[in-house]
Amino acid sequence: MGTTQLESVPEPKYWQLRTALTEALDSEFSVGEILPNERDLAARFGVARATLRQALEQLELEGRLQRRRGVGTTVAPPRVGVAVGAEQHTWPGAADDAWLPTDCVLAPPPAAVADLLETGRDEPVHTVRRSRTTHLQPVATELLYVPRRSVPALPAIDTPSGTARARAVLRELQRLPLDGQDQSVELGSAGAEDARELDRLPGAPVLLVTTRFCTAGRTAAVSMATYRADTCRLTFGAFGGVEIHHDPQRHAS
Amino acid sequence: MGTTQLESVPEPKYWQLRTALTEALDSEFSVGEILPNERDLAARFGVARATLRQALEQLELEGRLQRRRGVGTTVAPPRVGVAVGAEQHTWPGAADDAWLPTDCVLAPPPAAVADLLETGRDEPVHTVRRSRTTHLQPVATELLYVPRRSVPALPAIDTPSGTARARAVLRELQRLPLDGQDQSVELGSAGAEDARELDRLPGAPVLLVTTRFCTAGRTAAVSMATYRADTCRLTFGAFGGVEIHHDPQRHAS
DNA sequence: TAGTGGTCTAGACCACTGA
DNA sequence: CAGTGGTCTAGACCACTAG
Repeated sequence: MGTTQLESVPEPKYWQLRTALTEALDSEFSVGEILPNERDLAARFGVARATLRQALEQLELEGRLQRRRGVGTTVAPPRVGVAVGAEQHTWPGAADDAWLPTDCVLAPPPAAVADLLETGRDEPVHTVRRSRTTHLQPVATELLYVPRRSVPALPAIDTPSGTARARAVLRELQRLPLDGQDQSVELGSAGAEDARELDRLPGAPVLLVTTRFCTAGRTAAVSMATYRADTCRLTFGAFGGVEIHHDPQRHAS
Repeated sequence: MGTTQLESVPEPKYWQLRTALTEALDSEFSVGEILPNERDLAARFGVARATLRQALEQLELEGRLQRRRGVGTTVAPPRVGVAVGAEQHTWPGAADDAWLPTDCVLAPPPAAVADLLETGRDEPVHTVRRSRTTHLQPVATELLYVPRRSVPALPAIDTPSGTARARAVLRELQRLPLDGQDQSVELGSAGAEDARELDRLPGAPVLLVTTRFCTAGRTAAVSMATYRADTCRLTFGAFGGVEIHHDPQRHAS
């Protein structure tokens, strides 16, 4: 026949379910609406609850659904675009940036960061914690590692830890010339701490953004930011706030 | 006591498992090594296979493990850095780029792309398919949408579809001045088609990179690329080939 | 053909939310 | 408190790979 060839390897049920639900979401539901509960949905589709959940997990990963324990499953709004790499590079903590510093300690960074900073593996560096929210929702947490040499004016241990010290480190950073920056993005999963701050469960998928700030040919600071993968679309360049509405799952059929 | 407070909400088993396995991977296994099979591992840890699999899925997501049906579970090499956004923007198809054009058709793009291109929703555009490999492994597939106005010299339908036409479109693109580009990255899941090309199962996590190429204030082309999230670290700027070895799961304990 | 990971089931219990 | 999603189990069968 002219139709598609007989599937010798039929698609798994959870995948068919995902497709069916995607179409239902596109046509019959609007943002914020509450779906029937998992047990009902499973019964309606004639599958086990675990199978249905596999499909829901996919859709949550794709940012189509939002599930909250004790509440229910709702249709998620389109992902928000969050700017992570501008055409014009700036130091973290610049006047207009979207981050809120919450804490700062002086401690040895992870080995990988120490290598990037070219500091000794046990050498303590300023570690600034920041968080970022959009539309009242937490979208990212960050650890910013600043070696002592980048902020020489800062007294070593006199300033108390905490928000005040975080601000002081960021303020000192602005004095340095910024030669350039480079970034990398990869998929990770939220640890217990980040998960709590991002209002997710441990293991939730996150986008890990590593930024290296360079001055005078050396790495002056390293930022490791953790963005909620379900709700965020990271933008680089002028894209900025532009809304794109495309299905993050391509070639559905 | 001075220790951590009693966990009124103990961590889930799969999470403890993940931690235990992570440590084992760090200390007792080397890249490429084969792990015991799932049934044995589950028995060894005294959990159901499904629970163990939940932990393995996490680790695969984080790029620590590689699982292949009929073969087994092996320790994955560190993620490869793939450059997706250079400091100096270039058109796709530039002499040195990492992509291999495979096909080209003239067809109406998805609505979202049509909006970006400012073409009518039913207006056909050149749609170039390309794929990208690193170290002999497929890492990404791409659909590049080029409106007719961007490559006016190209005969509309005379050139046959296929690789030759793809190359012709790319060649014509180079003639345009490139004013700038912007990109966005988000998490998605591989459709059946992409999954096959990327050698993954349907639903596998992918990083969706949307690039808009601008010339004369308009969008001259749009690229939608799908990268394997398990094996890739996307790099922007000079990071390029630099290897970073950090745990994509932060704050483990 | 033996052994692997992938899918699916039917059930249980738990943690959390909100009325 | 009832109802939700989150975790976990013990089992079955399937699809795939390699010897």
